[in-house]
Amino acid sequence: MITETKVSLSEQTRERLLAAARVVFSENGFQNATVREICRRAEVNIAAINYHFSSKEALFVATLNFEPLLALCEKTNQGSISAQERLLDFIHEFLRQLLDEKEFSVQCQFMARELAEPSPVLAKIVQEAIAPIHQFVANLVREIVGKKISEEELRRCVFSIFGQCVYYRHAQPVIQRLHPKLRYDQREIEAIAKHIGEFSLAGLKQITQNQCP
Amino acid sequence: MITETKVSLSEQTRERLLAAARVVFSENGFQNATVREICRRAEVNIAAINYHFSSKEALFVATLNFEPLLALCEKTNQGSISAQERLLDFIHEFLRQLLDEKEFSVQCQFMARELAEPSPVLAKIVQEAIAPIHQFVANLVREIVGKKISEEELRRCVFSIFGQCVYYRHAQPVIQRLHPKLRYDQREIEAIAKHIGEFSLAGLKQITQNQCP
DNA sequence: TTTATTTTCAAACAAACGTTTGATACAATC
DNA sequence: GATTGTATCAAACGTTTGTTTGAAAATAAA
Repeated sequence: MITETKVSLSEQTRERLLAAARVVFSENGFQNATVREICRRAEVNIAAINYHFSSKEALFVATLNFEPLLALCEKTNQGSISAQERLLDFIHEFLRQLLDEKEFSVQCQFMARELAEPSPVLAKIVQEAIAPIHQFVANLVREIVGKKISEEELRRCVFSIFGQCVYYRHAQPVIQRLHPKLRYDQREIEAIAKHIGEFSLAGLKQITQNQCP
Repeated sequence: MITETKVSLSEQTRERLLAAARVVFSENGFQNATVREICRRAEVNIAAINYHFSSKEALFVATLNFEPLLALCEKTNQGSISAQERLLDFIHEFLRQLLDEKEFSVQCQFMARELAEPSPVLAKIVQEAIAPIHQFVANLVREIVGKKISEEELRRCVFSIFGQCVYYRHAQPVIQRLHPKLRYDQREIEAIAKHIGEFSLAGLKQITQNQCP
């Protein structure tokens, strides 16, 4: 019988593997992360991954958790504030999940990596996480600009917003070399969110006016 | 004596290697590109890379050519049109180099890959190509917004512009799954350039006004 | 305690990678 | 034609990768 009050040793190694995998995957991406480094940081034997998860890919899938990201959409959707303010809130929270290193949501950083380097489970990630939040932002933008712009133009607006946000994570190796002193502390994240929010709202307004002169 | 009128066989394999390397590197990035595939597409022996270039990394360096990108900056700088129009021109040309598959400038696509996955020569790429065009756009933006915004805010404006552009290349694996029918033909590239240009000019205007109410 | 099951471990495995080797073919010079 | 330097080739090298193995240790069941 499995003891439920005390955590078994087997469960401990499972959890340690998951914790280490989250760190290593988010730091190096799926392909560059090695099972040896994950096991070393989890202080378990190399064979543990295949014993508990059957493969590196299955371990990767097990670390995926889109709940905080999807919860962010639902949370932002509630409340009776304007669509503009909801978009600003979303950008702020999205950037926090994407950039804050102390935050316990490394999931967003997975996504940013998977954008460029497609792993075997990219289809699952797109379907379960990226598509919903893209759709969510598309709905917000539609609410802001009205029905005057085409679907193609709407898509470009959504890309503009995500492009600005993701750049900070995605281009970090370059940004670090261009601006070595730049750190993503809470103050900086708020400043970035404020910038992207104002920048984008002005952009959306301009696009709306252009399409209907 | 080396024949200069006719291209020697040795030169032929060198050129074929370079051509194949450009394709394979831009499609797969430095790390994922294999010397075996490069040689297969160049129809040369596997040892040819190390014989003619001494290593895979040196071959990669040999394929780098930032001239079209830097020429773009100088070309855009000339002329007596306004800074706004010059920024629009730059965005359009940058996107053409970044997205047009028929274009002979795969260099920009290198850069987009290197942003996320740092290769051994990232420092060189940043120093010789990315830093100059970042500085170029920063100067343009400074010309547009005047001296009313801080250096930090200026940097964020530049990131917003590049972030929007690079997203189309960088997030392509995801975009392809989100919008399977989307193709980067000349019409689409022009539409994207028009969108990002108007979106960004409106954003810059808003940022300027906010900083000096 | 004895037996059965589960978990750990060092070692090895097969595959893929960039690179090197030594023989062979080619071209140029004498 | 003989000799020398260059270029090509199949094969193998040494690493690193994820994965598997079979015995040993630990835990649970009898």
